[in-house]
Amino acid sequence: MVAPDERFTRAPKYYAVKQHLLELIDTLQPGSPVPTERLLTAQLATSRTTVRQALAELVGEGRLVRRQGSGTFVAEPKVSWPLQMTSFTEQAAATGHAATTELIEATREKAGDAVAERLGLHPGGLVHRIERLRLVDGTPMALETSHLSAARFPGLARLLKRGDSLYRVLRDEFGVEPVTAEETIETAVASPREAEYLQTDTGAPMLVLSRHSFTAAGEPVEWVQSWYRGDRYRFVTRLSV
Amino acid sequence: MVAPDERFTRAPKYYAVKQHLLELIDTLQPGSPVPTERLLTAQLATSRTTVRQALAELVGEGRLVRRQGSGTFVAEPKVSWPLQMTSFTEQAAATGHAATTELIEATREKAGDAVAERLGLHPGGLVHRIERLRLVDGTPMALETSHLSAARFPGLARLLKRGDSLYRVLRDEFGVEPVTAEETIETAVASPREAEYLQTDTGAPMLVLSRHSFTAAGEPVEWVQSWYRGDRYRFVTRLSV
DNA sequence: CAGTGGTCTAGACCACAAT
DNA sequence: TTGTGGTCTAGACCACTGC
Repeated sequence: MVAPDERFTRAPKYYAVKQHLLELIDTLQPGSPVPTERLLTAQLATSRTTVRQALAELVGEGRLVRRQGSGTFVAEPKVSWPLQMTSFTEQAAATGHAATTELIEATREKAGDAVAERLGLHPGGLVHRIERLRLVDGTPMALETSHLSAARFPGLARLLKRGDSLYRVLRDEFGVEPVTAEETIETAVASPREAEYLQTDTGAPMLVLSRHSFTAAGEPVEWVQSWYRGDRYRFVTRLSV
Repeated sequence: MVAPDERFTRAPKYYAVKQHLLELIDTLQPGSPVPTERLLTAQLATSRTTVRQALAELVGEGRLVRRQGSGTFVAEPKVSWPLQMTSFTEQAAATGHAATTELIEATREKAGDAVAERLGLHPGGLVHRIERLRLVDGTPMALETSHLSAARFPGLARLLKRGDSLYRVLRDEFGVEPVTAEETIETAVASPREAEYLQTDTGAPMLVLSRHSFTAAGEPVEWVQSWYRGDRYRFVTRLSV
């Protein structure tokens, strides 16, 4: 059989399913289960594919979480994260949370053209590539990849081995302090690798924050890209004229 | 028949299709067509559903655009949009673009609890609710919903009828100038209504910018939520210590 | 009109969690 | 073992585009 297509209906059927679920979610507490996919299929007289399309959007919006083998549940509300020049560790502490960092990889490699330009290096110059997982209260928050000039910060990788704050190492060991930055924020989609580190699904919507930071003298220090789960975090910033 | 499941393959099949398409996209110019869904299905020995899952992610990432009845094409690169206190009109002019605004709706209504609190009103106080479509060089960029106190800005709706800049009306008619703002940025999913105004698809990833602006005296002026297509725009901001 | 993407169905097998 | 979500298939009809 095929879609009923009620002739003058504009909204696709999965959207009606989604609205039905939104009403249900509003009556439930975070953590409560919603009906199983097969039950919704029967209740709403549709196919499982259609139900899953509606569920997928609600998961993407951070309204539901799926747990394979277990069920689908109402999600916790989003968490706000400030955009400031202060370090990750200080930011978390300021809001009363315990920040930790796991070093995933610290290597030296040849800079691609884009990275070389951002760091003011010749194409092919060596850079540190540092990949870290940021956790708040033990749950993964962001996956960060930093690039810094290898010539300017010799031995940096070794100094970071114990999960020290990058900004602290830069200040204490190299006397460098980034004071301004240009940030770009965009949406993206989680790859399997990112999804695994952040405990979410391939294809989940992400917020990608790219920071290009500079010293007071205007010298580029770092170029870092941080991937946040878009269903769990939102960014907050202050503007003035 | 069912998925082959090559036993030790971790990545889902649609992800391999996606990678295949990414390589193809890198060899093509924006605007070039990619193979049709049915052709990809045959070429990659899979089902159309699987091909469409891969295409959907690439569309969400802003790498491809679909045109019903026509085909699927390589997308234009994303456009950067600065986060500043200047008005939309000035921002566009500064980057050499022609900004226009369509007034969709301007009504007075009772404020919900959240809006009343943000504007410093008693619950149920009257507010202007102004919905506008922002266009740059004729293409829709953002769908904006502004809330302002009706008591403080009498007759505002009438003054905006000709598409004047809201900030100009506030300054010239009421002597009010917002100088600071708190902004939050998050991801969301387009509803059919938003999708129609922004000429995209229901379910497309969006960037939602909420701005809460204040006068120099710290009085709240406006609370506005702007929906941008996440596949087409990214936000840029400057930070300093 | 033929061909494109858009939606939906019914059903299969898989991986994982709870019992 | 049972039931959950995860992935995939094959095929249907629809809406729209362009010849």
